[in-house]
Amino acid sequence: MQKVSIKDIARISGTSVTTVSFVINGKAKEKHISESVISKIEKIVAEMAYKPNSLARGLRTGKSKIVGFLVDDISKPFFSEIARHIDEKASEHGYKIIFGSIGNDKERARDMLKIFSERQVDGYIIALPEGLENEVSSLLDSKVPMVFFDRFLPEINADFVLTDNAKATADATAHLVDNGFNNIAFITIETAQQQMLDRLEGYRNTIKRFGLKENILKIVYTDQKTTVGKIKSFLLENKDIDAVLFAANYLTMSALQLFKTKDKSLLTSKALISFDDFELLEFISPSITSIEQPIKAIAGQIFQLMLKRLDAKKNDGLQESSVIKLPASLIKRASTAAKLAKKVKLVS
Amino acid sequence: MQKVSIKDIARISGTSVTTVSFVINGKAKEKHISESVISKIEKIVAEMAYKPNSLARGLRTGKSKIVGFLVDDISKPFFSEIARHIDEKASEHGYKIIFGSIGNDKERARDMLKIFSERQVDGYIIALPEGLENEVSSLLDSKVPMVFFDRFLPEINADFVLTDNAKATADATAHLVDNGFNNIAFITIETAQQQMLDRLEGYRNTIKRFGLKENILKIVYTDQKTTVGKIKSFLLENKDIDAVLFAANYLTMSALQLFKTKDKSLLTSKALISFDDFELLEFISPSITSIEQPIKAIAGQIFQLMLKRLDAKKNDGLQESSVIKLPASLIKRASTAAKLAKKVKLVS
DNA sequence: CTGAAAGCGCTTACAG
DNA sequence: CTGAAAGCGCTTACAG
Repeated sequence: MQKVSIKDIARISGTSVTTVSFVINGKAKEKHISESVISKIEKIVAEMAYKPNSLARGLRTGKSKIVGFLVDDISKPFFSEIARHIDEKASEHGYKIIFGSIGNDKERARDMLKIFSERQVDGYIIALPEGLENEVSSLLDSKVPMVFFDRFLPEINADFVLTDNAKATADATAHLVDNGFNNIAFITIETAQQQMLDRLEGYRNTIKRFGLKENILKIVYTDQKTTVGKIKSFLLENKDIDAVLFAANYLTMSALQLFKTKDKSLLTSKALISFDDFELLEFISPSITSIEQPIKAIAGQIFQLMLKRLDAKKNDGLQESSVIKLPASLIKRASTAAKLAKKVKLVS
Repeated sequence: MQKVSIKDIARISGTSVTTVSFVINGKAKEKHISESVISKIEKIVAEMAYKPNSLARGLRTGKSKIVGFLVDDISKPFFSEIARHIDEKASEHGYKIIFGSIGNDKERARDMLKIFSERQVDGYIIALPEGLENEVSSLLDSKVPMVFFDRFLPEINADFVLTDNAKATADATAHLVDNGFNNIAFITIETAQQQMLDRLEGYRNTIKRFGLKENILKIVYTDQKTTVGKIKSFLLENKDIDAVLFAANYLTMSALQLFKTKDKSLLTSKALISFDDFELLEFISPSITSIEQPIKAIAGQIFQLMLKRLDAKKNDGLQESSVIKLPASLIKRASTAAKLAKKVKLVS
C-alpha cells in the first residue's frame, strides 16, 4: 500500500518534486506552471492514485491538521453528538479530530493532554471538568488554539461556547408561570459549577420577577438511589408544590424512578420540566416538557472559533477571547399544559 | 510550544541523538547504554518535558499508530460506546483512533477512506453498510489490517466481530415459550443484511423446534409513520398473537408509538421483546424485555484482532481471518413474565 | 517557467 | 558503550 511518493510522480512525469508539490497543493497558477505540465502531472497523480503523506507534510509544515477533543466520556449522547458535528465540520476544512475520554480520572486527563501534544495537535477542544485548571493554563500560556465548551470556568481567559443556561431556566420558569403554576420548585445539585449556578439564577430571577416564592432543593450528589430518596422526601414535605424544574437530566432520571413506585402521583400531579431532552420524556405519560440544548449550533460555533484561532496563528494576529452563549429551546409537552386545561381534563 | 527536540536533549546531555533515541524508546538496556548516561538523559527529558514528535517518528518508521474507525454515524449509541471502549484499548497500546461518519453517503465513505489513507492509518475498523464492498476489497488486497464489525458480509474474507444474532433471537423465542406464550410473531424488515437474516433464522428454528407456528411480518422500511401503520394492521389482523419479537430497535420504537394511541392495548396485552436495549424499555409500563448486545466484549475483540494483525505485519506472518460471534444477553422484564402469573395479576 | 537542495524530527544500520 | 550519517516524504526559499 501507499508506495507511490511525490518522487515517483516527478520521475514519471519528467518534472521535479517542486513542480509536483506546487500542482498538488493548488499553487500551480500562483507559481506560473504551464498548463501542459499541470495537466500532465494531474493525469499521473490520478492514474497512480497518489495521496500525499500527511505525516511528512505535517512534519515539514509544523501543522498536523489534527485537533484534539477532550471530554468526560465520548459515549455520552451530548458529547457524541457534538463530536459528530465537529468531525463533519473539521473534515470539510481538512482537519481530523482525535478524541479522548477523561472518565473521572485526572491522571488520565493529563495523559490525554500529553498524548495530544505528542501527536502535535494544532488545537484543543475541551469540556473541562473541575480540578484540571492548572493542566490547561500552561497550554493556554503557550498560545495553542483552545476552545472550551459546556463548562464555564471564569478564571480561564479563553474562548467558551455555552448554552445560555440562565435564559433557559428563566424561560422554562416563565412558561410555568404563564400556564398557571405558582409554586414552582427547583431541584439541583450542590456544586460550584458555573453552568449549574446559572441555571439556578435563571430560576430565581424569574421567580422574583413574578413575586413568587422560591423553593429550592440542593442535593449533594452521591448515587441515584440516595437522590431518589431525597427527591421523594422533598416532594412529600412540600405537598403544595405544583411544578418542578430539574436542573440536569440525571436529576430528572432519578425523579422518574418514582414513576415505577406507588408514589408516582407525586410526579404526575405536578408540572415537570427537565433540563436536556431525551427519548423517555416524550414517551412517558404525561410527556415531559424539556429544555433542549442547541447541540448543532454549539458544535458549529466551537469549530468556527477554532478555525479562527488556527488561522490567526498564521497571520500572527492576537485575538480577544470570546464567550458565546447560545439559546436553548423549550420543548413544550403535556406535563406543563396550562393548569386550567388540565383541571378540566381531570374532571371530564 | 513543543520547541524541544531530540537534538536539544542530545546537546544538553552531552550525548548524541542516537543515544537519546535509544533511551526514550526503552532500548537502553538492549543497546548497553551505561546507567549513568541513561539517568542523565532521563533527568533532562523530564526537566524539559520533552515529548517525541510522533509525526516524525511515524514518517520514519512508516507507522502512524493511528487506526481509522468508520461507521454510519458516530453519534448512534451503539457506535459511540464501541468507539469509547476501542479508544480506551487503543490508548493503552499507544494507538489513537480517528473517526469517520458515513451518513448515508457512499461518496462520503470513499472520501473518508481516502482521508484515512492520506493520514497513513495503520489499520481500519469498519461497520460497513451495503454497497461499499468494492471500495473495501482493494484495501483488503493490499493487506492493510482491517477488522469489520456489526455487519457481516460473507463475500469479504476478513476478520469480523459480531453479536451472535441467531442465538440471541433463539434464546429470546425460547424464553417466550418457556413462559407460556405459543403464538409468537416476529417483526423484521425486508432486507438481505446477514445479521437480520440470522435473527430471523434464530426465531424460525426455535419455533420449529417447539412445533409452533411461524408468524412473520417483513416490513419494507420507508419511514416511521408508515411502519407504525403496518405494525398496527398486522396486530389487528392477528389478534391471536400473544407475543412479539422485534428484530431491531427502530422497529420497537415504531411499535411503541402505539403506546400513545388508543390502540395501546394491542401491545400491553402481549409479551414483547426488543432487539437492543435502551432506557425507554425499562421505564415503560410494563417494562419490556430486551436483547442486549455485548458492546464491551465486541470492542475488546475488535481491538484484539486489530492488534494481532498490526503485529503480524511486523513478523510478516500471514493469518487466517476469523469470524467471532459473541453472545448477547436477554434482559428479562415484566413484558415477558410467565403467562400464568400475568393472568393472576390481571384478575387480582 | 522549472529544479536542486536544505531541512522538519525522528530511527537505525553501520562503524568504531 | 557511543556517535556520525542516511533517509522517511514532504515544502519552500533560492537560483536560474
